[in-house]
This record gives sequence, structure tokens and C-alpha cells, in this order.
Amino acid sequence: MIRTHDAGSLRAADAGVTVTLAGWVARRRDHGGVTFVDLRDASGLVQVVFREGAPAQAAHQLRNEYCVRVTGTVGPRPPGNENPELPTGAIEVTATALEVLSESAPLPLPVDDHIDAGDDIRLRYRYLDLRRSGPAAALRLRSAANRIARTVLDRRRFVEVETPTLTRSTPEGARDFLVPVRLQPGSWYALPQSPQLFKQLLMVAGLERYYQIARCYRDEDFRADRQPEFTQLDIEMSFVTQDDVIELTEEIVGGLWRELAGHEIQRPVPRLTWHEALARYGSDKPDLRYGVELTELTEYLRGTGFRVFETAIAAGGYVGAVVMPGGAAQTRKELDGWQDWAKARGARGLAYVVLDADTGEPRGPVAKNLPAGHLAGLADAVGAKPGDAVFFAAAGVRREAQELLGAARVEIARRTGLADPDAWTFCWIVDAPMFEPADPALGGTGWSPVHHPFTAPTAGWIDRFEEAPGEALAYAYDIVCNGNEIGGGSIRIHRADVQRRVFDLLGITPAEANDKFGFLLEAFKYGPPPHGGIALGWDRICMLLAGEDSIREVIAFPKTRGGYDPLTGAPTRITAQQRAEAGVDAKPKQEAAPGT
RNA sequence: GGUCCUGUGGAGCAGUUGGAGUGCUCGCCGCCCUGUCAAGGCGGAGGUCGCGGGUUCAAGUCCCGUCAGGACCGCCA
Repeated sequence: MIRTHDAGSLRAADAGVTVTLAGWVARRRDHGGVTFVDLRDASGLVQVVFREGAPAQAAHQLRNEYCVRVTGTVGPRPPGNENPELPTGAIEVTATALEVLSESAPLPLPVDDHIDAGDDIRLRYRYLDLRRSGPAAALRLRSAANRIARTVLDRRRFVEVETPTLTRSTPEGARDFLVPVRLQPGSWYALPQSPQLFKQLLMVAGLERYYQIARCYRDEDFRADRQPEFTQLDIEMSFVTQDDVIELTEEIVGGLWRELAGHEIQRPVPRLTWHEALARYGSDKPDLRYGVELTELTEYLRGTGFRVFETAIAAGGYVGAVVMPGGAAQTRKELDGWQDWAKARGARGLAYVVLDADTGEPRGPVAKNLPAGHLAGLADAVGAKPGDAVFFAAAGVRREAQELLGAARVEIARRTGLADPDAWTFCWIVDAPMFEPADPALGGTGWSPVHHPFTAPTAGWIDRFEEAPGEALAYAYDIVCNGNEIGGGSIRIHRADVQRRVFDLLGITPAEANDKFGFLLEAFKYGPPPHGGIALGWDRICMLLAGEDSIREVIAFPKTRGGYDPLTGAPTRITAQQRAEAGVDAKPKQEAAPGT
């Protein structure tokens, strides 16, 4: 090493030691006769003092982010000049030699913890952005998270296995990223949406305990918590029950929050059934930092004559409500704003009743449409107090109305500041349905898998899920933190007969199944063990631990919303020669027969 | 595919009722300065107000389109 010490490590005990440091000029304070330079390296900052001689002359020429090597003597700062804000604030290094290792051009982006630039400029100069303490800490935190997970898994004798990133297109789920294959023009690899099928093959292979910090790819639109390439901590285990996977996951998540957030998670983490979560919170990933639970009013509001409610009830649907504490104090404009909010989500509107703060009397347009009898008991029915507002949703499809109320619940919490930003709440969502009605808009008929088609039905449903597909439950489980789904998994089907029945219900013929998953079904002929696993959303988990609002903050080189990387300029056009070689335009000679 | 927010010297912002490219903080260049720590003082340079069109005597400001960044809905087994 060309240095003897880390700048951020120096303390009062080092006084008198001659050190050589190497790093960057974080800031220069030039007083003419004396110059202070904050020297930053990966370990932190230390103040270097230039007082006389050639080094002091040269120090006048230093500029921010010059890369320098300094030799000097550590000494206590003069009394009264200590800086308690800095870990190294008790001492300073008096320079005896200065070497400029490289100069820096004027910065396009200030390397300064106090200023936050726009995303495009930060990403274009990400290497400068990462010199700042916040972004640098986020990457170090992520590294620590990897270490913590690996330690737990290694202790339990898991095997880390890498699976292909050039693989076969999967027929369902998200859109695949495709890669042309030069050696077979007209044929394409897909980048994996997850290592799902490979990890099941590894169970057939007898590894019993597999994990991988796996890069996954999905060609869908982005969000603050979604990038086209993202990372899962992917885990699969043989001879386990749902409880075993949950226990392991709690061990990992518990370790992460203990070490990286200083928070001890209460275990076991509470479990909610999927139906309970929808009924109480209108979401399969409820934020439990606050109450504001939903109330079903389908029975209570029967026979009001109010068209919106009557139609939903007559269709065998759902009417429910959620209470906004203090919501009666909203202006007419704010209440109208809720209608726009609901319409933006595809709903017709959001009916509401406000309860007079003094008298508790129900008011508002909907109140005029409800019979006095129904109005009188409304506050008690929904648990509202005078001064509150009650929002209603009604739909022929239960989940639709519940999810609108669930979204309203989150919005109420946001507008009234109900969510404690320092709180951590976790829960498992278990007993998810196996199937949901296929979306006709996507050309579907019959049933679609809620999770994926290899998810095992629960013991109670394994022999009769065909009797009521919409009610059948699966051994599927999601772990949720503060309203974010941070992981999900399932016990898989390992019996050929059960798998065939699931495919039958999904309308997948044996020929189609063979075409799509033939290699997996083939493998399952040879004594597949019962198995199950989970995938943890690693970017989201690191984002939460870092206290950030976007997974971009915990990815070294993220892309913008348009899939563009301002740093490298990717994606780019390709040359005619590349295009010809890649075989992008090749036409398949003959349609391959199914099963080949 | 849809809704919304943002775009003003290198960075972050302000810019009123449409009235001169006006202003603030930082950075940059020059000079001064021996205890600062987001140092300070004096002086200076730096602008296609994202781009295109329209309305107007006059547009950073109003209208339409477009591009870029962001948030959300759809989508994401």
C-alpha cells in the first residue's frame, strides 16, 4: 500500500505518529498562511494542516477531489479547536510532504453530503455520486446484508449454486428479455425472471439446501421499487414444511434487522391469512404500523335503496368502509380531491359521509341517500367518532372494493401522518388462494395460478381443489414489512398426479405442459423430494434497511425509468454486422414440433 | 397505454398580474487572508429559461406538441 494508515481511523492515541495517507481532497480551507484540507478515503475524513515550506505552497493549488498522498505527523488539535462532529475531530495531521496523484476537473456534480442532485445527473456521474457518504454507505450496507444472509445459510449447511442467466423463455408471468443466438439463427435465449425451475431441479438433484443471490430480469414498466434487473435471495429446501421455510426466513430477516437497523424483530412474526388481510386491510401486503381497519357493511347496508350499494349487493358483491380520523375537518375541495384520487385508480368515485365534529350528525351527499335507520347506527357500525369521515366502496367483485378501501387506507395514513417512520412491523400472509379467475382482457378463460403453477395446495385441498378452485388454498406465503412485500414463496408440488390435475384445471394440456415445462416434468419422474422455498426481494430489503424510498439507491449502477443508463448510454443501436451475426432477423426454417 | 409533478449559467433553487436574462446559495477563475472545519473578504467569468410551434405590442411566465427525469395506475405467474 502506498499509505500507512486510513484517514478515518486516526484518533488521539495516534498523536506523535508519522503517517502517510492517500485519498481525495474533500474540502480545502485556505487561510493564506495556513491551509486546512479535509482528506477523505473509504474510512472517513481527517483534517490535514499545511503550514510552511513546499507542501504549504503546493497546497494552495489543491482543488476539490484531487487525489493526493500526504505524509505528516498526527497531533492533538490546539485547545478549543477540536471538532466533536468528526470521529477524527480531536486530532489533525500536520503535513510534511504532499504528492498530487491525479488532478480533478471542475466537478459536474458537487461531491457534498448537503446537496442532492437530480437523478439523471447523479446516475451519469454515479462514480462521483458514490464518493458521497450516503450513497457509499448504501452499497456497504448491501454488502453487509449479503454477508449476514450467507452466514446464516452457511451455518445451516446451505449450498450456494449459480444457475444460468442464458436460459429458456418461460411461457407465463412477466415479459422476458430475449437474447439472439448466433449459433442458431432464429432461436433466442431468455434471461431468467427467477431461478425458479432450476432450483427445483437442484432439489431433484439431491442438494437439499440451495441458495443464491440471484440476478433476475423482467421486461415490465419500472417503479421506485422495480428495475428491469433486480436481485433475489433465492432459497429452496427439501423435506420441509411451510413452517420450516418461515423459520429460516425469520432467522435471516431477524439477523438483517438486528445488525443493520438495530431492531429486534419479535418472533414468531405474526401470520395473517390472505383472506383476513384483504378483509381487514384491503391488501395482501398490509402496512401494520397503523390501524384504520376496514369494516364490511354488506349486510348492514342491505336495503338502503342507494343504487351504488344495492347493485353491488345484488351482484353478490361487497360493500365496506374505512374511517379517516378527523376527516370531517376536510374542506369541500379536499373531499372532492378524493373523488379524483379514486378515479385515477380506475374507480367511479369514493362515496363518503362526514360526522359533524360537535353533534356526530352524518352529512354529505351520500348521507342524503341513506335511510335514517341506516344512518343512525353507521358510526357505531364502522367505529367512527364525531369529526371523522367514512369512505365507502362497493363492487360486485369483493376483492375490487376491498382493494380500493385498502388503497384509501394507505392514503389516509399518508395524509394524516399515521405511519411512524421509525417503526418496523412484519407479518406473514399465509393461506393464499391457489387460483383466481383468469382475466378475460388478456384472453384468459377459466383459472390462473395466483402464485405459479407448481404451488402445492394445502393438505385440506390437495384431494379436492377442483371442487371449488376459487376457494382452494395453497401453501404459499409472503413476508411483508411496513406494507412492502419483501419475500414470497411456496411449498411445491412434487407428485405427478397432483401436478397433472393442476394443469388440467388451468387448461394446460399434457402436450402443452410437456412443451413448456417438459424438462421439469421429466425430472419429476425420478423420485423428486417434497420441497419448497422462498425468494427475498433483496433490493427492497436493502432499500428499507438503508431508509431509502427507491431501490435505485441500493443498486451500484441503476437505470432510469426509461431503461436508460445515463452513465454508459446503454442501450445502444447495433451495427449492421452485429445485427447480421446475431441472427435477429433470421426466420425459423420450420416450426418446431411440440415436445422437441 | 393512461394520470400527475419537474425542467431557469457547472449543481441546487426563487422568479409576482405576461413587461429588459432579474435574483439567492454553492461551485469555477483572480486577488487578499495564520486556526478553519458547509472558513471568510473583494472582484470576475459563465444563460438557446429542455426543444418546436402558437397567442400577444411583448412569453421563463399563457396554449398546443415533443423530449428528458420522477411519482402513481395499468402491467409485474
